[in-house]
Amino acid sequence: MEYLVTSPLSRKKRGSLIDDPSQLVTSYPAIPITADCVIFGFEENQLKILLIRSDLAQYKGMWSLLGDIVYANEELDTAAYRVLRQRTGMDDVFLEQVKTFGCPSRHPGGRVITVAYASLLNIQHHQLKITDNELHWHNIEHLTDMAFDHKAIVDECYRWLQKRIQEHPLGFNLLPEKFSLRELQNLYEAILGQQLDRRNFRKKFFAMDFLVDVGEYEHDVPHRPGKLYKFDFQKYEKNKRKWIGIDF
Amino acid sequence: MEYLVTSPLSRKKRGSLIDDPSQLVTSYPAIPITADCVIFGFEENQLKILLIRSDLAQYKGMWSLLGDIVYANEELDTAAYRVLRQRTGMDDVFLEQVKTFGCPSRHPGGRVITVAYASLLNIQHHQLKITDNELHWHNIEHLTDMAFDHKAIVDECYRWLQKRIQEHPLGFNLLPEKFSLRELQNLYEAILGQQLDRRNFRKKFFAMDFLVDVGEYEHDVPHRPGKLYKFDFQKYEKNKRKWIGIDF
DNA sequence: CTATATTGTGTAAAATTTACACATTGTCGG
DNA sequence: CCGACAATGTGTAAATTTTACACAATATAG
Repeated sequence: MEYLVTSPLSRKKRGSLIDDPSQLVTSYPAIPITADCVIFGFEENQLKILLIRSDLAQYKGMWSLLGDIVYANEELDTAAYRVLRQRTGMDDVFLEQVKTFGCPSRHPGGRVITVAYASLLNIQHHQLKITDNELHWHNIEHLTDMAFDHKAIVDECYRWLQKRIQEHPLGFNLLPEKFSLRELQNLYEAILGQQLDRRNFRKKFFAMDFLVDVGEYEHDVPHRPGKLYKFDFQKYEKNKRKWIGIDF
Repeated sequence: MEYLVTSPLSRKKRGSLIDDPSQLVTSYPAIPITADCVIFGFEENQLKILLIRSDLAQYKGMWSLLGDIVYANEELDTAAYRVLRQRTGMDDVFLEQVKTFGCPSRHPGGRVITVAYASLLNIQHHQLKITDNELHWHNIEHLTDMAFDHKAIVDECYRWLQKRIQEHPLGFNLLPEKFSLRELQNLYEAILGQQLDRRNFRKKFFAMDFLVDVGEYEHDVPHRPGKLYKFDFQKYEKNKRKWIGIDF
């Protein structure tokens, strides 16, 4: 079997057991790994992602995801979280692994594999550190000229978000603690890219029974102010099994 | 910013552009990457996965996923596909990346990151090469004593399959080309772990309109033989947009 | 105080999902 | 050959969910 000859994993006598696995592992070809974060935010009724200017001359002027190398003894999730914290100054941010991109030519400096993470945060709550490389929020609609394969990564994470938000109430991570139903609907419309019926939207979310009326109203709107709600995670956990998803 | 000091990605003058990215990449810590395959099959109305005995003395007697190192210039998908081909002798096998596992201590020989793939194949169509390390099909219910973090990987891929099979008609990859509706239902019941109503099941699949009656019947069953159908991929592609998923 | 904009609410029709029973057709055993 | 058995194949009524849709209430702006 070719496998047994060419693979370092099997460079051993057939049938025998390996006593020293570290010898094996050090013989493996190793590849640098990075964690790249697609950080979603929501502002002015638009879905945004946080980008920075690429610092490679080759990609001069192009936008890049926030990412960093995974340290030798660091968890993948930890590396992604570190990137987030460093750039946004925020803790307790929603973060989830989406997909790993490993095309050998994706990085011009040599092979680098990246594990893509998606993150959802409330733009109001964090302090942008725009001193470095023009860290900025970008509307997800008009992304172009991205460095590396970052456009493909963003696309993948955006599809992931569209799907994920219909199965779990993740959207609340993008909103302030207190929000009106209109804001919630705007969020869903922005993410899904479609208009939703207002009455049915409200009915659906009230039926899911994890919104609690905080007894306050919107301010500074040029019309009748709406009630404010917050997301009750405990209620959600309790009723979780009752619903599989949100359909629009 | 600590980031700028500690990260090799940023070990450069602030604001300047990097002309030679390969210098940068070679300075990164590198980690061996493997591709591990959770290969699903279906036989005797049970969902199975293909496992081999671990060849590490430390995991003596335990079962391990099929996997191999990712070569220096190899696509991740290609590496996974190579593992599949080598072990099953099959081409044209359904394969999809599921998740990357990167716990620093997951491999006793040192850090190895693995990209987990799920694969669906028709057990009848392939030739087991059981000469090596007792390659065998295992019922997914009774998995225990797995090497590394492979049990966690299997669990993740199993959940992935349960979800995925309700959104896309992947199940057909696990069946022979011609199958009865009873076999199809048995498959869904085995994967989802629940009983389904026979009449509603049939109704649902006929309504989706990608099954074609091949005009043949089952053989060697001790009762009235059922009609055989095949999955018409073209019909599926044509009507794809009409349905978002399969609900039970 | 009037015009305007948006909130808040209910219902009827349509579509989908569920629960459920019986005649048909083959095999098997005597 | 015949009866018992075991599964296939099929339709419908009830329940539930989804959709479409309109008007009164309440705040602001001028």
